[in-house]
Amino acid sequence: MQKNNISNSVIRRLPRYYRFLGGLQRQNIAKISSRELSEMMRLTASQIRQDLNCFGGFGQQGYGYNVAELRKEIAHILGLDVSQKIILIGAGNLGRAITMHVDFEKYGYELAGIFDSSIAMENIEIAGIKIMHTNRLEEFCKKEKPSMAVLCIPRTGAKETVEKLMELGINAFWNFSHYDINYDFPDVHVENVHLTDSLMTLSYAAKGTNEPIGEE
Amino acid sequence: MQKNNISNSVIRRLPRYYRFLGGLQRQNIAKISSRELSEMMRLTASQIRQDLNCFGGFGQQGYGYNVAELRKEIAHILGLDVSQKIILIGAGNLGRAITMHVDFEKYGYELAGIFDSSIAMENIEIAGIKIMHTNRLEEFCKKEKPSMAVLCIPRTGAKETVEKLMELGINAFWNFSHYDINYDFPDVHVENVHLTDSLMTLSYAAKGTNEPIGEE
DNA sequence: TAGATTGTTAATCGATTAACAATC
DNA sequence: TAGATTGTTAATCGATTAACAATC
Repeated sequence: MQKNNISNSVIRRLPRYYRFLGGLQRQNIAKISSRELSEMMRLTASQIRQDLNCFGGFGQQGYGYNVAELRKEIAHILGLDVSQKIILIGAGNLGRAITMHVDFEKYGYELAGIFDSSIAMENIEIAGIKIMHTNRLEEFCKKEKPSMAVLCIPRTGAKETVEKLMELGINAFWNFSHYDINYDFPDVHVENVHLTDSLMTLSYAAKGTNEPIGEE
Repeated sequence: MQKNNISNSVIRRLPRYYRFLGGLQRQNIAKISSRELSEMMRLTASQIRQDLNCFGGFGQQGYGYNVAELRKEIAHILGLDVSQKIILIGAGNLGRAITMHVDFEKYGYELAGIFDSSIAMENIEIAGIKIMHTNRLEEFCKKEKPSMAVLCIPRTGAKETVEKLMELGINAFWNFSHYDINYDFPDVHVENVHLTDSLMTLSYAAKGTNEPIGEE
C-alpha cells in the first residue's frame, strides 16, 4: 500500500536495498533484521524500517525480514516485475557500450531496438540487435510500443528527437545526452546521467585529502 | 575561503553550476544574477547564493556574478585547474567506452594509462593509449604517480586490485565495479557509479504515471 | 512466556527558503 | 543617488534518528 508521496531520497535508496538483498540471497541467507542490514549497508536501522514502511509492513516483529520476499516486494515497487520495452537512440561509443554492458534483462527490461541516424550504421549488430535507421522509429514504436528510451545522442537535435519520441508514446528517458529534457518538456520522466559530474565530485573529495585545512 | 565542512548536497550541485556557466560562456553572456540562473536551472536564487557563499563572495551587489570568473572559481574548488593523472583498470566494454566517451582532458584530467589483466589485450590501442598488462602497474605508478583510478573490473578480485592500487599511492576511485570499496577501505575516496540504479529509479517514476493513485 | 524486532510516533538534525540589511 | 542584487541571518521545511509500544 503505497502512500501518495514517497520522497525522492527514499526511492533512490531502493535499488541499493535491492542489490544488497540480492547479495544475501546469493549467500543463501533467508532472513535479516534491520540492524544487521544497517551494519552491512552503513546506514541506520531506523532508516531502513522507515523506508520500507513507506510501502508496507514487510517484516515480522521478533523475526526480521524474509530476504527473498522483501527483495520481491522491492522489485515490484520499482516495477522490475513487469517487462518493459526500451529503445536506445544513438549507437556511438556510449550507446554501444550501454547496449553491451547494461544487463537489461536482469532487471526485467527488454532492449527492443537500437536506432541511429547514420546510414552507415544500419544493420550493424550489437549484442545480437541490429541497428535501425531513425526513419524506422515510427513504424517500430507503433508496433512494439516501447515505454522508455535511452538517449545517447549529442545535444544538437536532441530536442527534436525527444519531441518525436513523445509523440510515439514514450514518456520516460534515460538521458545520457547533455540536453536538458525537462526544460522543454516538464512532464516527461527523466533520469539524467552526467558521468563527468560524478568524476568532478570525486576530484573535489580527493583534493581535500592532500591539502591543509584552511586553504582557499 | 572554504569553510571546513561543506555538505555533500552542495558539492554535488557544483558540477551542474559549472556546466550551466559553460553554456552561458558559449553564448557570450558576461554576467548573470542568482535569480536569472535560478530560473535556468530550476532551483531557488537563495540556494545558489547560499551554495556559492560556502566558498566565498564571488558576486557583486547590485550587479550579479561575472560568468567567466565564477566558472573559474568553481573549477578551482573542484580541482579542475590542477592536472591530475588517472589510470583506468579493466579494458572490457565499459572500460573502452569510458576511455572513448569521457572527455578527461576537457576537465583537466589526464588518462595516463589503461590496464587489463588479459594478455590478449596487451598493446591494443584505445583512443591513442596502449593497454598495458596489470603486471606493469607498479612500475608505471612509481614513475607517473597517478592520483585516481577508474575501476571497470568485475567484483571478483576487485578487493585485491584496490589494495594494490592503494599501496601504489592511489586514494581516489571512480568505481564502476559493483564491489563496495569503502566497506573494506573506509578511508579511501570513492565515487560509485551504479548505472542500473538510475535506470530503476526511472522505471519507478514511469510506472507511477500509468497507474491509478492508491494502487499497491 | 520471554526475547527480539518490527512499525510508528516523537525528537533532532540538517538543508532549503525567505527576508533583509549591506553595498555596489 | 536610486535601483539592483548580493551576502547572511532567521524561519521553515523535510529527512533522519531515537524511542518505545505493539506483536510475533
